[in-house]
Amino acid sequence: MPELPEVEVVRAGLHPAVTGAVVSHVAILEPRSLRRHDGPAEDFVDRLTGATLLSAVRRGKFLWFPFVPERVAPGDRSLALVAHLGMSGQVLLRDREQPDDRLLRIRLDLVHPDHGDVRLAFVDQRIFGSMALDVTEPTADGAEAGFSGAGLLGHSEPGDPALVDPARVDAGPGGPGGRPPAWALSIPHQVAHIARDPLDPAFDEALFFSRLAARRSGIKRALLDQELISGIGNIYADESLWASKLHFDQPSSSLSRRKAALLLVEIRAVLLKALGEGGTSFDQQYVNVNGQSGYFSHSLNAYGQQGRPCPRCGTLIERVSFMNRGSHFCPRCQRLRG
DNA sequence: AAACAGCCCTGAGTGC
DNA sequence: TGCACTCAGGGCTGTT
Repeated sequence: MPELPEVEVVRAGLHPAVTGAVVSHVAILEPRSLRRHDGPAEDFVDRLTGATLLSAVRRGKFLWFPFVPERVAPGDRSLALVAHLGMSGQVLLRDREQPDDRLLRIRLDLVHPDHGDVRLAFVDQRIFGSMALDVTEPTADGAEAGFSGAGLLGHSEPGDPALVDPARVDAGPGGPGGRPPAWALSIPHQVAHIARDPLDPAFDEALFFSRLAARRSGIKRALLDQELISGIGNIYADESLWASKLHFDQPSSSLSRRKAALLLVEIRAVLLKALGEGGTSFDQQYVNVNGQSGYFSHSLNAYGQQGRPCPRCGTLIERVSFMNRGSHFCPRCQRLRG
């Protein structure tokens, strides 16, 4: 269930290892993990082998690595390696000497000028995740396509309260006042339709509120729509709605502007807190690039808490099926209104 | 255009 | 011990 905080932890962990690294070898152990790649596995291998990775970038739950191929012809379009973790995907940093992980699907061997050899292992139990090569295009609003550089985690340690201070957000690839490189202003074609996430400095709040007001469907459905607001999955939708005292099926259009603004504040707070705790792990489904679990599962108020007392009022949390997913909520705090 | 059902996918967990 | 069954849900496609 990697959502924004989990994907950001992975991205931040990969960034120093991949930036400036050259891909020396690519192995596809499971072709279905290339479902989003437009072309055969051989094409993926050929174009990526010898390439130099420029950065690790994230928007919502999508991760990508802009790269320069080994051979570049004039007029070639810029490319990126796109990764989505789906439900159970992991990207792990391994030594080449280590035996393969059991559910390894794709393996990239990298040579880094400073860090030496490193192996990037794409592990995915359910094969809902994928990797692909894709052309990039300029962002529609001209702003940076997503988070790169040190990003949200900055130089802090997990648990550092400074993590929840947006003023500490890293200035990005160009540095303070610097002009971002071309790759930072470009987004892979298959990610271009994804909305900016709520931690993105270029997130358009006014657009979010107006689109929310135009929808008659339930608020949870809206929060899970990655074309409206990205990065939120089932866990953080339930947590944000609990924090906002909103019922999952409350029509989006029924929210006042003030209530919608409060919801956005809670969404950001939940995401930042989870980020500071290294993400949400239940078992081995989500781990960082070193295989370590996050701690946010200890901070959950609603998700997976059915049968336990609501931390706010003591009423037992309920779980119902909604949109083919579990929805967890407090029947007293989160009443359907209007 | 928006809403929504259906599909993909398999290891872990459970009950017998 | 082993078998059948259930569960988890993000993103995309197609239909209404």
